[in-house]
Amino acid sequence: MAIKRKPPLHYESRAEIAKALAHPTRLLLLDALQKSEMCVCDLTDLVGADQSTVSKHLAILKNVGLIACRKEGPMSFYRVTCRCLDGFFTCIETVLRANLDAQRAAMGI
Amino acid sequence: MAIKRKPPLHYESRAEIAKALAHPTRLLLLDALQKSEMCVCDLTDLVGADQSTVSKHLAILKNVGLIACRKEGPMSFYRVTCRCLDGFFTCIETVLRANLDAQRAAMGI
DNA sequence: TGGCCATATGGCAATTATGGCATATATTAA
DNA sequence: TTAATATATGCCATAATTGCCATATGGCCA
Repeated sequence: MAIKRKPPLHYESRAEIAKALAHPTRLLLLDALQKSEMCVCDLTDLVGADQSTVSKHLAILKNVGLIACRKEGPMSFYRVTCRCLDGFFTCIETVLRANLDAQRAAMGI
Repeated sequence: MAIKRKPPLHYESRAEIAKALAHPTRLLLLDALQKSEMCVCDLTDLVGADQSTVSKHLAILKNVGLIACRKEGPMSFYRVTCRCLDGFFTCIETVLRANLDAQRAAMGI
């Protein structure tokens, strides 16, 4: 049975944000930007990828509203816009730790 | 400049979990499973996709430790393993709401 | 204006994700 | 054992993501 249908719209928009979070480089960027506002050049050094690559990752984060941008002369300074990211990271950490514990338990340690 | 290098391992494993969360169908599944344990057949009806598709989404969530599975006869019952998902969903909702507000403000309402 | 710097964007190839069909596996009932 | 049900997996075509190069854009200074 089970008629085929699309998931409700609010799951789509939620998934858009989760997708933006689902890349190691973007997690690194968010981590850095949570500490302080930074320009693309410094972020490029930090990440160690092509400047255009970093610029695109920043655009992805900006498009879902996780970060914002301020221009100063020829430079762009990015910053995190929401104070709720810790809740997200904490949840991830909790799951990772639980996985490690489960792994240890399975090995009988 | 900017030497090319890979992101640190902990960002990789964090991203794995975020990736599992980054799909509307999987968000729907988690939402349902947060309310109560459910079997694949009921989840298939709920999602409205092929049973194999649902089974694969469940496998993705299980592989990163977000859900677990209990077999009873020929059926598999899945459940959420961590209590921290609300923190994640709340953060997403916060960002979505901020986006709406910003959109309204931009239109001068 | 011309040249230089910082950033953004277009295009492309390679990789990865997705979803359904067909099929395999496992459990239970007749 | 055979049949039926529930779930998982292999396969494949399509779509989305990623990263780099080349290039465009915009600001600043001589």
